[in-house]
Amino acid sequence: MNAEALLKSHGLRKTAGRLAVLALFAKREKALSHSELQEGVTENVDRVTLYRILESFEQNGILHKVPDDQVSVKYALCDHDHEVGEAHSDNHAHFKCRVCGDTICLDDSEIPTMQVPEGYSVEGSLLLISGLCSKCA
Amino acid sequence: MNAEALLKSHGLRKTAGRLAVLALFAKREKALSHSELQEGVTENVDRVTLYRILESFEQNGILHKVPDDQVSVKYALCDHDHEVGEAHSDNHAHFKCRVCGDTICLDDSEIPTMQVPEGYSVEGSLLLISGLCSKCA
DNA sequence: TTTGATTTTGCAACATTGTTGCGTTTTTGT
DNA sequence: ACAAAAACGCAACAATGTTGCAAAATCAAA
Ligand SMILES: [Mn+2]
Ligand SMILES: [Mn+2]
Ligand SMILES: [Zn+2]
Ligand SMILES: [Zn+2]
Repeated sequence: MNAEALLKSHGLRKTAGRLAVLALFAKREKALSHSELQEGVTENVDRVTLYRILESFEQNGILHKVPDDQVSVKYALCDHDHEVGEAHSDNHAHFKCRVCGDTICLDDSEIPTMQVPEGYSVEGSLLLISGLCSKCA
Repeated sequence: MNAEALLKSHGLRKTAGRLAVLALFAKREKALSHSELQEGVTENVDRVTLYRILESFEQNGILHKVPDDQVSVKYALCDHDHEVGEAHSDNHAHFKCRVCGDTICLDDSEIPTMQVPEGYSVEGSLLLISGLCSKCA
């Protein structure tokens, strides 16, 4: 399905910005950040417009957001001692309530090992479960 | 282990800001964001200083970062059709290379179901694996 | 208890990311 | 060609995080 038809099938108008975004996704075959798109796109697209293009694509299921690490806006006390220095991975999952926003450690959990492509190596993982806590249920 | 001893055991000096941060973590028993700490802490701590307190605590294994959702800095093309509207969860894991930063979808993967506390309900989950890609290995 | 090296702080300045409002332009079907 | 709807560009703002530097506080040794 080419870019034009894709837009039409979702009732989205054909604009230079949208075509440029789709073209870039077609060329680079990986997840792209807003800034990567901003730089990589041939057209001069306004920064805000680009956000809105991505928003419209997401609402129409053309693309989806991908979590990025180094994002951590929250902190929790470690429940055991750690070596000073290197990132003590704390290999457990976390739960965040959609309503109250509280985030707790699932200390007893263990993030399962996942299969990665040939030649890739795993150093860490991050599992965030979202839903309702007992208070907000 | 009380707050003073904790600081001393890591060679961190005892300051009003650090004690206030530890006190708040002791009172609220959950993960806290920088802004939550900023507001909740009794002492008047400079915003930058608070960042540095958290940094020092993290380096010493006193606390650890917790991933937060609504973070999505990247976007990927959906590999199948989605309904317009509600968050098509795309229940697969993602891999991000530590060196080149490339993020790919592990489309074939499925995020395992995790056990959550009594009364909690799961709506979605987010699994980000980090490591080295074959190009950067 | 004074001193002095070291750590920590506060402040200013800046960068990045994301959002909202609004007037203008572009797209598309008629 | 026309008009309604959609999309855009721009300005302004907010939140989050970073860096440099001078002043202040801490701590241990004298
Ligand atoms: Mn945790
Ligand atoms: Mn994906
Ligand atoms: Zn809740
Ligand atoms: Zn790589």
